[in-house]
Amino acid sequence: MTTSSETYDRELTEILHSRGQRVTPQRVVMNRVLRSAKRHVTAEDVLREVTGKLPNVSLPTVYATLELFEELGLVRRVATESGPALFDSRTDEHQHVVCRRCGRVQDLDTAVDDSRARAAARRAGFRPEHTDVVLVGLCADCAA
Amino acid sequence: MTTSSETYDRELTEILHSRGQRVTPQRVVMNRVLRSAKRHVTAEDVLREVTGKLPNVSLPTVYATLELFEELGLVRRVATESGPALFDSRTDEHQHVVCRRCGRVQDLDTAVDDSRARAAARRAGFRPEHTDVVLVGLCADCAA
DNA sequence: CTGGATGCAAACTCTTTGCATGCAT
DNA sequence: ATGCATGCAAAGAGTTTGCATCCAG
Repeated sequence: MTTSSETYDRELTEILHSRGQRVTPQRVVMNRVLRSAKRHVTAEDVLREVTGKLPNVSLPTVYATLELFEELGLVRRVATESGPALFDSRTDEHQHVVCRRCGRVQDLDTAVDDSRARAAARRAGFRPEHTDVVLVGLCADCAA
Repeated sequence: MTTSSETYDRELTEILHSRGQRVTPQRVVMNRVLRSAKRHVTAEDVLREVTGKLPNVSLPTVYATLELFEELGLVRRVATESGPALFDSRTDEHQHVVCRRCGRVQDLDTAVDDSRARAAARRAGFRPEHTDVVLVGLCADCAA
C-alpha cells in the first residue's frame, strides 16, 4: 500500500495553510522523502536524499524543517542512548530495537501496556503524551 | 537505606581487580558520586561533583570512566530524544518520565510487560538485553 | 619498573544562530 | 509588497582523540 506523492503534498499543504505557514519546495520534497523512507533517518540522510531531487538545500533548513514537522506531528524523534538524532515518519504506536554495537534500528509492532507507567507519571505530576519503548541489544550480525 | 562509601569502594575494587584494571582515586570518587546521586547526571554534572572532592579531574577522564562503568554494569545510559547523555546509577528495571520542554527526568517504578516486544525482537534476529521505557510529556511546572 | 590511566589541548561531530537574500502569499 | 523561509558561514555544545606524564600494581 504505497501512497502517492500527491497525497503527501496535499496533506502537507493543508496542515501548513491551516497554520498560516508557507508551502516551500524544500518542505514538499522533505515531506515526500520522510514519508516514503523505510528506515529511520538522520538529518544528514535527509539532506542526501533531498539533494538528489532539489539542489542547494542546506543542513540548517533540514534541521528547521524536521523541527517543524515534529511540531506538526509528521515525524517523531526516536529516543536513543547516543549518536545523531534519528527521525521516524511512523507516528503511530510502535517500538524500536537498537543494536548497541552498530546502532542499527528496526521497528517492532507489538502491544506494550504502559498504562501503569502512565498512571505513575501522572501521580508524579507529569502529563505524559507518548511512550518511547527501546529494546537495546545486539543485531544478528553483531552477535556473531 | 543509605550505603556507605566503604561498601561502594570495596565493590568497585573487587570488580576492577577481577578484570585486571586499576583502582584509581578518580574511579573511586566517581563511583561514590554516581552511586549516591539521586538524579540522573550528565558528564558535566559528574565533573562538578567530583572536582569538589578531587581537584584537576578532566572531562575526558569522566567520559572514559563513565564508559568503563557502563561496561562494568555500574551505570546505564538513559535513552533520550535530545540533549547531553544522561547516566543513571540505578541498573534495575525501571522507567523514566522526561519533560519535553525543560528536560527534567524522573524515575518511575512500575511493571511494564515487554515480553511480547522481546519476542518480536528475537524474531527480527536481535538478542535484546534490556528495555528502555521513556514517557515523554510535560512536567507540572511546564504544563502551567 | 611498566603499562594502564590521566590531564591537557586540540580535533571532531552534530546542531544552532546570525544575517542578507529570495520567494510564497 | 510583505515578511517568512532559505542558504551560507560561523559559532556553539557535547564528545572523542593524541600524546606526554604519572602512578597503581
